[in-house]
Amino acid sequence: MNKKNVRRILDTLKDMFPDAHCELNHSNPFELLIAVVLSAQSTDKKVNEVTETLFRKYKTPQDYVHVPLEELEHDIKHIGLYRNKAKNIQALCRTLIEEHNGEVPQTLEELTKLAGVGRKTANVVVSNAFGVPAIAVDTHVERVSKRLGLCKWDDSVLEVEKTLMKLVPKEEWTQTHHRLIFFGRYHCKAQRPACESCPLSDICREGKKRLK
DNA sequence: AACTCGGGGCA
DNA sequence: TGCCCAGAGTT
Repeated sequence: MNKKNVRRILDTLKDMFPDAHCELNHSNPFELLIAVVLSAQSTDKKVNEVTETLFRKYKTPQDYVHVPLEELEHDIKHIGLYRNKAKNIQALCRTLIEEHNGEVPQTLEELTKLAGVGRKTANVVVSNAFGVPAIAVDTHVERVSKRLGLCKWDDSVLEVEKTLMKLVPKEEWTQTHHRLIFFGRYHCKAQRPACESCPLSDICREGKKRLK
């Protein structure tokens, strides 16, 4: 992908989604961390429904630990993968209490050591909670990056991330991340991408194929 | 690299 | 009914 096309993609995304942002409701880094852990393979809308009541009941890592596992499972019941997530959240909170003075660590390395926190979640937390430039690669970012030709079809998630960090200026990483998400969620959907009305269809593998 | 967890939304 | 959803851990 040449620099001119990259620039055009970034400018077009900015034009389409000027105010793309994190849509997981939260009021501090700890709540964001919990929300992102819950959001794995689920929709942010669903997560917000759950956290609206969850965050009223649980304020601190101690609150999550001082409750039977079954109770926490019940409180997040209608999100998928809830058993894994409940267990991970309690383990994660124990680590915060024992090793981080109850605070959320601010580095990728420390964050990814937490139960249920992988590279994608860690990237979302450092960028949205601590202002660190980052590009978190989720299914949307991976899909649209491959369709637009920003990376190779068979790139791993980590390879996608590295490629994007190389192509995109660092000061635009976080914004670009959010815009790629919005682009994937609202326009370049997994099943029926809106190629007919897409300003990037001419340089997109998927667009060329579908409009042919 | 493939498999599993998983209820809910949407066509 | 089948596919997807702001993934991570295990084998």
